[in-house]
Amino acid sequence: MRVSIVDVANRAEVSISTVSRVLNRRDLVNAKTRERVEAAIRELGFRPNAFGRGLMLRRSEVVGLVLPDLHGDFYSEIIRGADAKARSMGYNLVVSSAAAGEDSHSLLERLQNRGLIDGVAVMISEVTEDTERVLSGFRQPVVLMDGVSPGDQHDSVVIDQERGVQALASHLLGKCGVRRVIFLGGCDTNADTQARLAAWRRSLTKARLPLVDEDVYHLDYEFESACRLAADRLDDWADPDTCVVAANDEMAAGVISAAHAAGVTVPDELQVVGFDDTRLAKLIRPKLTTVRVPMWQMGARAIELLCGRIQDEAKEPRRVSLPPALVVRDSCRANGVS
Amino acid sequence: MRVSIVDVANRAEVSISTVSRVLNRRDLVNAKTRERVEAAIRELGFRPNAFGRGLMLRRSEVVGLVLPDLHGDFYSEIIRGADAKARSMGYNLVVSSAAAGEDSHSLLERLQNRGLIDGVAVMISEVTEDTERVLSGFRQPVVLMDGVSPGDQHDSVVIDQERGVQALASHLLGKCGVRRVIFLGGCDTNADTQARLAAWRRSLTKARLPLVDEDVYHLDYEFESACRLAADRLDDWADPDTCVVAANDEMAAGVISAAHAAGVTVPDELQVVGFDDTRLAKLIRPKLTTVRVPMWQMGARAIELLCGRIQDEAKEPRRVSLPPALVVRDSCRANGVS
DNA sequence: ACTAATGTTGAAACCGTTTTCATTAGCACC
DNA sequence: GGTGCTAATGAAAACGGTTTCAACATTAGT
Repeated sequence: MRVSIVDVANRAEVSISTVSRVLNRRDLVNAKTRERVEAAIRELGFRPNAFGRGLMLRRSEVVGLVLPDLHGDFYSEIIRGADAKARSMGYNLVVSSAAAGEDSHSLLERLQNRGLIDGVAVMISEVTEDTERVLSGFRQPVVLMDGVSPGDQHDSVVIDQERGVQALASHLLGKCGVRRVIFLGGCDTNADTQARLAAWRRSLTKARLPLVDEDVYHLDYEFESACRLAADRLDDWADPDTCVVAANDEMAAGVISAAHAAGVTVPDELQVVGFDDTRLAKLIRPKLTTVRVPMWQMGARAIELLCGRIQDEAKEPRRVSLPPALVVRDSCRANGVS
Repeated sequence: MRVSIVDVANRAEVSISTVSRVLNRRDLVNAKTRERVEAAIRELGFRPNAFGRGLMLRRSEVVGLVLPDLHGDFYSEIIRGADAKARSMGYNLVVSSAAAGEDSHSLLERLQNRGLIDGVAVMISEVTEDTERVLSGFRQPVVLMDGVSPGDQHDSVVIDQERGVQALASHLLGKCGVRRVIFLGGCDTNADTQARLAAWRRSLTKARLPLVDEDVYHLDYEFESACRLAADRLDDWADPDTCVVAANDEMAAGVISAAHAAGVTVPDELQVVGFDDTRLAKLIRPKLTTVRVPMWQMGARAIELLCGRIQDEAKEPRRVSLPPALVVRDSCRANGVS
């Protein structure tokens, strides 16, 4: 048998208004009355119903997080950050992935969920022409994470790719004596890949080592495909002054695995670096030199922005930029020519 | 300006009852009227409000998933399965972790969330005395996943640990010539660890190779601690007929890493197996022999049970048992004495 | 003692749906 | 032409809260 605010009111011999006030504006009710009401609430185990509440308040205290996928370290770390922050701000977090064969439009619509959700943080990694249309279809606050940033209409938290690549490039070119870079990206519609590739082109051109098209590969972020490609190209690549730059750690791990199988030692005969600093980077041998992307932070900041906007609709779009950090490990040479 | 069912009714020149019927029981309304209403809905961009709806229907079509943690492959795979199934059954999934320093009681209470959630699938890996109390505090359907199973009051989906361990044991003892097993578990309050250890004791006793207490270690499921322990004990362990049996893949990877650093080759001088078959198992060298736990399935089945129960309260508790599968790779010897 | 301000409470409106129940119209049947 | 059905619709009552507004009691100020 469900217990409603009426039951509490009866038991405490007050009106429902008073019960409601005890719940929301304690200071407005006399101390002795309040005690009676609180006792009744306790004894009956009353919990205010979210629907009745939401109907009046027009908010649910639930926020959504939409990711391209839920697979792997990368995303779980974002979820952790988002979850922690949401909780600390008194919200619940609904997570959903845009993958799973459903087109993102219907997913977002479904999530928007007739007002059940107060706002959404979205990460879209593939650039498509209707991204903007989908986003503008939202009636509630939206925060964009990383990837795409169509216009400046939304709050967003992005990774400062340029800075990460620069740190990596100056390390490789300066300390590791790298003279040739092989770039392994994801699909060429992927926003991260685009940003990183562009940043590499700039960095290398500045160092008078332009990245030639033959050394740019578009794969799929997977271990296996990087492994296969590397096995095939290793004869060409293997050189102490060459570095394979992968757009994520998994592909870097794939290259290292292929090199290992072919008897090419890393980093002495070929250098490799990754991107993201996932858990994997520390687990393979040699440990991976990579760039730490603050995923936890990204999730947390996105939710922070989102909840802020929910509470204060007026503010103009804010943009948070998160700096990645170079993590030097063992997959490229320590000091110049070894 | 929000558009409600009243606006639609006005525009279509019908009553709100009719609009509602078009939404829920199309067949009850005349074709011509229906068309008018549908046109109005389309033109106004009307979406039924979830609070009004939930208030009447007493359900939200949202289900919760509570995990001990969100970190790592293991959990993301469960989330994926749960999400996919929830979606296909017309539900939305709220994910939350019981970690993050909050005691699980208040989390579950909060998630139960005044009825905002129709039910919860819970995975509790640590056995504590108040587990049962917490679970019985629920007023809505609960499905238990893996780990703890207090009484038979709830639906549950478990991993058939016994079967997984048996498969592994018969492979190791039969094909790999293993004569001594070192067991690396998680914390000894962990339900999985308890189940696996007990299963190993039975399997080994049956083979007249009882597991001695000195060869049982309780760690924390982490790469690092397994790595440190192995580095310390490797002198004792290193033997072609010894196999380190870790309760998850990460610890197995830690042992392999330590062995590699100490110049002990796996599997020739020491055999190692993991458990779970996470992504990591394929990425390290040698590739890990392990037991595939159907995590995606577990998430999916749990949600399936949950939604089933939500729709049909009456049924008596069901228990689904998922069989793990042996995955033979390169971290133990292929055929008897090599 | 009269007035104004303040503190405390309850009645009732409202939020946006679904659903029950009554009403009306159209139709077949005798 | 009345009677009994069915189909189509609308009015109104929930559902469980919050909030406005008015009422009343109390206190302070003069």
